[in-house]
Amino acid sequence: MRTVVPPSRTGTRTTQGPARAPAPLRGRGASGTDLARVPAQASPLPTGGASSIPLYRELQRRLTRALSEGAWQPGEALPSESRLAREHGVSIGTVRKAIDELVSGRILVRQQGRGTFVATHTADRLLFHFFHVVPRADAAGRPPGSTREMPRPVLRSFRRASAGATVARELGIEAGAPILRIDNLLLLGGRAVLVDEISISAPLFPDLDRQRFERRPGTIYGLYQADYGINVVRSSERLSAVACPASIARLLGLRAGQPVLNIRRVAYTYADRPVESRVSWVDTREHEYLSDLWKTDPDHER
Amino acid sequence: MRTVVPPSRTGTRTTQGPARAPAPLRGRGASGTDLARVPAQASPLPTGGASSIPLYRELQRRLTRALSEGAWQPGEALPSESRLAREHGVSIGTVRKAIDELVSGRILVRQQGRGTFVATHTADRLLFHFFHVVPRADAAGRPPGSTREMPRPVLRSFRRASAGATVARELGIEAGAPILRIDNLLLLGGRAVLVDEISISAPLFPDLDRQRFERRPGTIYGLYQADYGINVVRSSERLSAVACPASIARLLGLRAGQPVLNIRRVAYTYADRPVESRVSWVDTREHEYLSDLWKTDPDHER
DNA sequence: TCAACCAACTCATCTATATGACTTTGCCGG
DNA sequence: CCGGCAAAGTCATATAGATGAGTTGGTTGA
Repeated sequence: MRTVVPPSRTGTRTTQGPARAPAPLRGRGASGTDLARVPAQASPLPTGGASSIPLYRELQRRLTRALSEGAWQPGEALPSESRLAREHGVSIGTVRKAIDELVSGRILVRQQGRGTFVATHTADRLLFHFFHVVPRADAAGRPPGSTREMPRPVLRSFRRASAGATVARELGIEAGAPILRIDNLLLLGGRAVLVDEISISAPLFPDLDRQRFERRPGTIYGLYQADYGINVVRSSERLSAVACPASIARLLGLRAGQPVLNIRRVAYTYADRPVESRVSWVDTREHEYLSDLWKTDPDHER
Repeated sequence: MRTVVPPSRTGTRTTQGPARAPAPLRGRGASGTDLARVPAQASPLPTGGASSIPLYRELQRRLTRALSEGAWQPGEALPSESRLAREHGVSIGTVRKAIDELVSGRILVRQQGRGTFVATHTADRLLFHFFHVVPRADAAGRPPGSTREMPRPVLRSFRRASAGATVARELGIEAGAPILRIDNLLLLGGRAVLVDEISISAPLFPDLDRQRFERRPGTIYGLYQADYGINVVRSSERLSAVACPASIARLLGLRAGQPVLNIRRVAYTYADRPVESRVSWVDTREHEYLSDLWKTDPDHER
């Protein structure tokens, strides 16, 4: 299966859009005779001492900002590299370098012959970059490279609440601010293995209710992305082993006090803005948490 | 503090070493015109379906192989980019691209104006890339960006043993094969927080004994690297919550049966060859395991 | 209708070159 | 002896172009 996504018929964005013509980073680069113009602005002198951040990084910043403003929909193609180069007054090599890091950060996806797309939250991406619970390696008769299983969610509760101190700190909001609180039970192999307690800032997700949440076609992050333009690009997780509370134990088929893996995850969008705080409880009798830091990275493309 | 390392006076490797002159990847590059040619060797026809792997990847393979053969010592500088380009018959851009991934994989370290060095296992690198236990975020009065603390190891046992089934599988050796088994207690803030049970294949570490192990100047991976030329470049960890065995509980000041975080780590060198299998037991009452996947990555350089 | 082909477009690889920033070294003059 | 300075070496940034590979859509011809 491929993570990639059809360009969704971008259509004729090609020559239109004269309104949002980016100012060039350098004062007119190529042989483009009389295109654009866009004279004023830009062009900090190259030898400039203080402010000399690299062009590719400035372009990266612009692209990230445009992404965070929803300039391109998830799955949609960005302008071609040559077009970006022309529009921003830099060479293609600089554009590629700017995009490189966004691609390695899974924010964009390149496809030879097709274009560069805004990454979408597909099942693949969830499984490999945000969901780290896998069957135990020492379980009986398991081929090492066995495919991961997509968890099946069972919604247990969806309600409005106010942020406690910890969640407020993690979400960067005031304590007591309105949040949505979603409790999920996750099934793997038909068995309840994981309890998720999700907290998100309510104002960020207007009109999100239980129905809409349950009817989402894909993953939760897919919902954030598709319906609210909020693209989760990174997460940070803190794990500890704790005695299982009774309420959780009941759901997981454990006895209260038995060890469970407790995970506090904060999910971030662009510019490290927090989006979601999630507490997970994992029954690690038959599953475990896999932290496989950069398998040199190139493999994930295949 | 800087991860980086002095070039250790590489001296006059510059013009010598005629023996190990690499074969060019392309038959002499130079100024277009009559390049083509590419007499013997190489030159799978460009349109050739099967064998066309990119030059930069082939060069990367060569560099990785040279590294694994100890062509350059840890902390030592590789030949300059222009020299590598000349020697392998490719352009500098291709050399840079080949090195880029090795740098992002923390295998090499670039320093502007100085050179490209083989990464060494310093305290920094341990702390940020291999040791993931940190004080709890919700602990009292802790600034979010507080510096991590280097664990202080206390050796509890060093002995020869034979590999059990699990360790054998993880190390890619026969069950029953000779291993070294090292038990460490790790102190953070003066308190015992972590127990490490290390298993390594004995033949890989000839003459390693308790004295030599205890006298190592730096980290354990630094010892592997400096004394045995084995460079740990990646690790994979599997976590679960378990009831603490009595023997471990005694060391950590827990009661038997209380929850502890159990970590199985396999550390790998080049080409994904396993080097070490380690089981850790973590007291997560005041610490936790931090999994902070790619903070977009560029930051670690600063 | 359909298959084959082709043109146009995309990203991928590679070369060649220029300039700047940074470090090290050694010279030179005080 | 020491401080300043210039030279040479290194990686970092940026440009311009050529060629290749993969995709898409339309034309062409049976």
